[in-house]
Amino acid sequence: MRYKAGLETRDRILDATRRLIAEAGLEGTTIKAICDRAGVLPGSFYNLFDSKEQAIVTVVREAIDAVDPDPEHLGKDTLAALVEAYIVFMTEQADLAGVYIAIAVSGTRNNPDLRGRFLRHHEGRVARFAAAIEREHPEMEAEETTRRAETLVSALNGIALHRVLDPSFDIAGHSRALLHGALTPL
Amino acid sequence: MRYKAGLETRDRILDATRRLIAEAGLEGTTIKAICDRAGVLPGSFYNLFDSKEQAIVTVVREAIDAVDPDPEHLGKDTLAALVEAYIVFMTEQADLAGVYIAIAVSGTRNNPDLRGRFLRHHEGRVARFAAAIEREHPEMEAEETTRRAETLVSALNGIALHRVLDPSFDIAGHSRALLHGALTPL
DNA sequence: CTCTAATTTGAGTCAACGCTCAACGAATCG
DNA sequence: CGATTCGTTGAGCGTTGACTCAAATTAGAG
Repeated sequence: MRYKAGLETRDRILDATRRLIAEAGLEGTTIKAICDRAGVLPGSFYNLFDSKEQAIVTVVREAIDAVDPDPEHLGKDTLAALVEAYIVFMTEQADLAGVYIAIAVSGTRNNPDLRGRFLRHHEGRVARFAAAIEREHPEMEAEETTRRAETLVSALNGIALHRVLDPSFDIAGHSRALLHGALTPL
Repeated sequence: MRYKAGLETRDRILDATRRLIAEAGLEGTTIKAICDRAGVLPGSFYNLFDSKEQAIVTVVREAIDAVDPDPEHLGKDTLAALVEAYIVFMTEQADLAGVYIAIAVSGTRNNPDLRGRFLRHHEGRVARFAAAIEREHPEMEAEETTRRAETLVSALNGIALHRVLDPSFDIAGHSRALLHGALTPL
């Protein structure tokens, strides 16, 4: 393989970026910090990426893609399965989950690109949750399913956010509690 | 009044800081930006504050204090009243609410002082919510009341967080939905 | 082994940050 | 009306951020 070294360096940089955003947030993610972790100097970074932004967006896209479970079930997943998938994402892909929360939170304020990306993703996610609710409660008004989906998705993000403050926070238990509450009749 | 001018300048600076954190987050809050808004030059800022940090902490303390409603009801507030108080805070003190979310989110990552402050506040808040639940459901185990309080408080923060992305988000409606779910029997 | 393309290097540029300070202007006192 | 205290000014310091590039190094192809 001709360009093996370069591709490996690229992977090391992306890996460093991922862990750094998860640990220190977007503001703590400087070129120097990324390069230190990746064992590389700034010059190498700029041989492989046009800008710091580009590396960050690459990692952010990974994170957003990883939140939504296999689209193979699209159109037939249950609400419980969607919540479980989020729990799995949060617990088993901790770095990507950290990236996800970091952008949900601070990345969208001053960065129109990230903001747009996240909002589009969020809308799709709410729609998927709403469709699952509708399947399980066909008697419910469409408007009401969307409302409940919005509440649930935002609340789940609140749970995930709290784990940044308290790493021992029981994401799974609290997420399931929200699921339970979300299906309560009026 | 001898020091009137100085105190007024101080207020203008704090006001600018408050609005700026709410709009641009902690990272967007630079000395220059604060001073521009306050109609003041950096020199004046540093006659009134030891550091940028000090102005920020002052505003953060305001925000944290404003979240919890009058301690006069402490020991007898209902869960519904606590949730309504949060709704009022979010809708009627938008700037302080913005500050609150900004620190809950990014301020606690790299700033041990803010982190400690926020965690202590959060614990007290959960305890107050748990006490309210216990009063309304005396049959419930203490552990369970705390769990439900944790779920509810974190979920409410998730709702508030989402308003940063979507200013038209119906905080009141979604918060009340969470309250409803939080009291559902197992 | 040689040559060349791929890769790494790190000193250096420029802008923006937090912060300082000596000098100037405006009140308030006896 | 001086004298003194309070307040503002803005150029400028040191540091750190993102980013550049000519030169050195490495490694695969012939």
